[in-house]
Amino acid sequence: MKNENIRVRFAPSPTGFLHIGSARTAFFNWLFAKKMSGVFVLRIEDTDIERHKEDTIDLIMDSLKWLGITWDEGPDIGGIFAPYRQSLRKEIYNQYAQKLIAEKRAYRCFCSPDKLEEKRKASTKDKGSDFLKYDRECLKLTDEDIANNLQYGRNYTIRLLVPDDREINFTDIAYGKISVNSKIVEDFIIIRSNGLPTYNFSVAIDDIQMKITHVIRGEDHLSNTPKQLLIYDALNSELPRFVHLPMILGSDGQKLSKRHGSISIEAYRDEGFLPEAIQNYLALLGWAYDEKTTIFSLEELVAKFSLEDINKKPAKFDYEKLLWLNGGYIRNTDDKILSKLIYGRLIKSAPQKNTDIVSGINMAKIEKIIPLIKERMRTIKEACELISPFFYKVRYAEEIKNFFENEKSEAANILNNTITVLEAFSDNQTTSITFKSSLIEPELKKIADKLGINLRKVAEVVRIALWGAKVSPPLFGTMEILGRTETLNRLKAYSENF
RNA sequence: GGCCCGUUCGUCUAGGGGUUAGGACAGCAGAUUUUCAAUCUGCCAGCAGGAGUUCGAUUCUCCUACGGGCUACCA
Repeated sequence: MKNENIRVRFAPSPTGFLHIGSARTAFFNWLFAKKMSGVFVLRIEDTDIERHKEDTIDLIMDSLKWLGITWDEGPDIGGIFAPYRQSLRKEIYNQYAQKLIAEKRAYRCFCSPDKLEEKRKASTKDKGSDFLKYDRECLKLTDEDIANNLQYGRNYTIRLLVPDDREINFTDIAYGKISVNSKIVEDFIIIRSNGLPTYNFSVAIDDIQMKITHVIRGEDHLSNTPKQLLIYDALNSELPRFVHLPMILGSDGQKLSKRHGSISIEAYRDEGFLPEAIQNYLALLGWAYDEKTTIFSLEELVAKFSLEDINKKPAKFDYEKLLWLNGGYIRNTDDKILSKLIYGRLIKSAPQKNTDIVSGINMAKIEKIIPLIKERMRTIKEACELISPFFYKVRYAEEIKNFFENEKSEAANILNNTITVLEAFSDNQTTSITFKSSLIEPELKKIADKLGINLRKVAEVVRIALWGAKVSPPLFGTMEILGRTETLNRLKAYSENF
């Protein structure tokens, strides 16, 4: 049962992918809606026709869905306050604007952008580099002037008439009491000359009209809030509660951008992060439940989340911690699900024609591999890299070829012993000496004992030969899955180095 | 420039007039181990600076510094 008394919204502008910071904002809104059994609205703020990119709307919605964020009202599913795209709500904004003009709370401005630019320049010269605001030239226009201008079809914008000297006060749930004097805000434009509203106007109108009760958004909007408050006031509307979320910054404290690595939710999905891990990590950016809990299930998050616990300090994005969290979530994920994810990625990245394939990429095999690597993967991508030699021929890098340069005879001896022992195994699963890890291990241990060395040393030589790398999944299990034939092929191929 | 906001280990944070300032990630060391991980144990590390209030400030107030945001016919 939805509680209509709690309505929140996430209002992205469709200019690109879903940014990690926007995702956090969306998620906090969603968490709050879930906790309160409220309504979560998705609204597209596409009033800037220049920057707007149509296909990013689907991109954003896909990312949200992948993250587990669903909405009760939105552009795709409609709702009682449809439409949910601002570009389709032009009439609504204009009605409000006309009302404000009629009540002398707003006025038409016929100044062209060029003219405004001149004014700004002139003003800068006069008063140094001080703050400059619109000089209200068009406020002085008589009704006759306006009628004339209108008749000539001159372009105009609509500006809000801002009170000269008034304290604007509001309480932000995270930031506390905030107070700004209206004298520092100019008569800002609410309707552009193309008839579309500007952000501060459309956001206020929509939040009023859609009966939004809690505005949860990034801290970059904190400074815009007084302007919106002025609109609420001009319209005599009830205020929502405001909650601003601290910014998410890059590791150097600068605004999160491409050079900090991945910043789109899409990218994290492609790298093989699980949505649960992203949710958990995002929740920890600007919010904390208590002094020790860091791992939360979604249910716990919904239950424990509270706007009052949101903090104000900007948070730096810590990729390492995300990796750690993701590893934890992977270990708790069902093998079948992991198999599918790995399978999907492997297939996607597989070269079209590849003569190096030693084994078809199939689910059954991947499912067998999972237990070997589950504890050592932090992302699906990492897993794929680690297990790639199961499917592709080993390519020995120079450093690996010459790995035993200084101990050639010992390495050759180990390898030859191993080959001899393994050849005694049967490929036939029904005989007693099947090629199983539990049976392979003691045999290699015997070799180690015989040569008076550590099993570790034996494993090192065999691993390099078998995997072409210093690191591999557990050796014996790897050999079992690879099979006797392929295992021996690789060992023999490598022994030719000596 | 003006206005708004912020500042606890490298990072995310808990705390809050008297605490050995707590946890987690990372780092380091050890245990375990066929590698790498995982796991466990231990270690390292912090209240931006200066005044004031107070018996006592990391906590309250002010100033400074630093950081961020807004100041568009962007959102």
